[in-house]
Amino acid sequence: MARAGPARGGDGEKRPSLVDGAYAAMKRAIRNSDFAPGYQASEQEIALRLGMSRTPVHEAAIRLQEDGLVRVLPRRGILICAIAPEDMREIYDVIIALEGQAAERLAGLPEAERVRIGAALAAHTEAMAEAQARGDLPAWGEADERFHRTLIEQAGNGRMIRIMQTINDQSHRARMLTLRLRPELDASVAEHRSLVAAIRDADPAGAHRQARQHRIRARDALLPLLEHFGLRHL
Amino acid sequence: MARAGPARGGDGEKRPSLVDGAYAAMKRAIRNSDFAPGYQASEQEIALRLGMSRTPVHEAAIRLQEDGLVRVLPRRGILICAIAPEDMREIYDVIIALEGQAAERLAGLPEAERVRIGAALAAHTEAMAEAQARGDLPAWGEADERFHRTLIEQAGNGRMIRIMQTINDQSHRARMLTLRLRPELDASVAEHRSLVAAIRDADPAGAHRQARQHRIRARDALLPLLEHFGLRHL
DNA sequence: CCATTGCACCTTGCATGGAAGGTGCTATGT
DNA sequence: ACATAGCACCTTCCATGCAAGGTGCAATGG
Repeated sequence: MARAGPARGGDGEKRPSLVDGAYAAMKRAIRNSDFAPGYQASEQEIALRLGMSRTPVHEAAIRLQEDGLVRVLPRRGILICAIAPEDMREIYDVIIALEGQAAERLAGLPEAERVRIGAALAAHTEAMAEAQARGDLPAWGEADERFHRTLIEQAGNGRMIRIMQTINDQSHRARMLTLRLRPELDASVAEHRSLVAAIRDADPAGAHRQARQHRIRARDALLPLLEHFGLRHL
Repeated sequence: MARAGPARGGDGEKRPSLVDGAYAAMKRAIRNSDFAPGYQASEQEIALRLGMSRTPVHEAAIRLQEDGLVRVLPRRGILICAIAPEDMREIYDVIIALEGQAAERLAGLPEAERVRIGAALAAHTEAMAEAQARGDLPAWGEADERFHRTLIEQAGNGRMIRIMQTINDQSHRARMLTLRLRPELDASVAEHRSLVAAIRDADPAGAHRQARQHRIRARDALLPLLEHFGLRHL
């Protein structure tokens, strides 16, 4: 009765298909800017590069379009989407709303959960502080990303996780670029600590407010920079 | 230089493709429960019914899967997704967060905009009151839907609009079912009026709070009903 | 020199066929 | 009677072919 091969978790088992491979490869290429925004690729060319036929590439392109990463122009090809400051405003507003909600929910959990999650969040925050002390910007960015990912994932709302994943994919390139020109790293660490404290103290309203304020400040610091530097499309 | 044919708005022009047709038809069928949740359809069968080949149906199914309406089971077919109470909780939490944000933004607009939007929202609210007086539940539901759609659309965040559209599609069937068993219709009208007042008064914090409270109350009234009636999957 | 028109090429949309994987029935052995 | 193995059928996955639509260049006329 035992099924051959390693046991896979739950019913999320999924065998690799060419479509999945094409989707992952194209997504990665967009994240790394191997496909720069504005670049217009042909499905044939991508299929050739990935060693498969046009069909799985086409289907992956549909998924990427649904994710807002590309636009499939009929009879013309796949256009890699650019991000404008206006898009960043939209994205931040969604983040502000959802992370506020997630933080509030976390602060309303039973104590054992709050302690466990608070510890994880605090660890990521301290990693940020250390990276900052070393002047290691990439490490700071990764720890920050882990903090916010944990915040959302632990709230236990699959739809929220999915939405945040999507807009993170959309704004990843922009974040990489802007990481370099943000002078407000210590403010982030302090705000993270306040947020963790509110969660640990079972203060939902406070956690909600802290999470929102953190993201609102980041938005208000970042958007003027984008405008000022004239980054019309990233 | 004038382009032949009727002018189409912006660059959103799109000619009808079989894929779009299949997508719309399948979505409609799911909304009307022509495809009941749990039903497992074959692409071949749907293609036959729609008078096209399997390819466009398959690609439409990918889009529907991305929308969370179906699951494409490899080598087995298309499964129409059901909605469980847990899903409704997730959906409500997203709505609470996003509508709160949208209402806050609306209340921060210049006066002319606030007046215009407030009038539209008030009109929908009064339509609800009238429908309720007539005992016309479907009309009440439609006016309520228009109210909330206006709230989101006028906030001018395309991503937010898209997210709300997606989860509205997911929960449409559930709303139709539960419309009948909610005793709290007048509370909704009163809360809508308070929210409109806050927007008109340029009170962002108040609008945020009113919008959240409205949805929180609805959630807390609805979820126990779902559990109690044992509606495990809608 | 500039505008316009025709054309060659390139691209995707969609149909279809072969191949591989999954399901449930049936026959078989204990 | 029950468990198991084999098998026939059904399903999607992917490759490929054909046709239609779009783009840019080149030739032509003013």
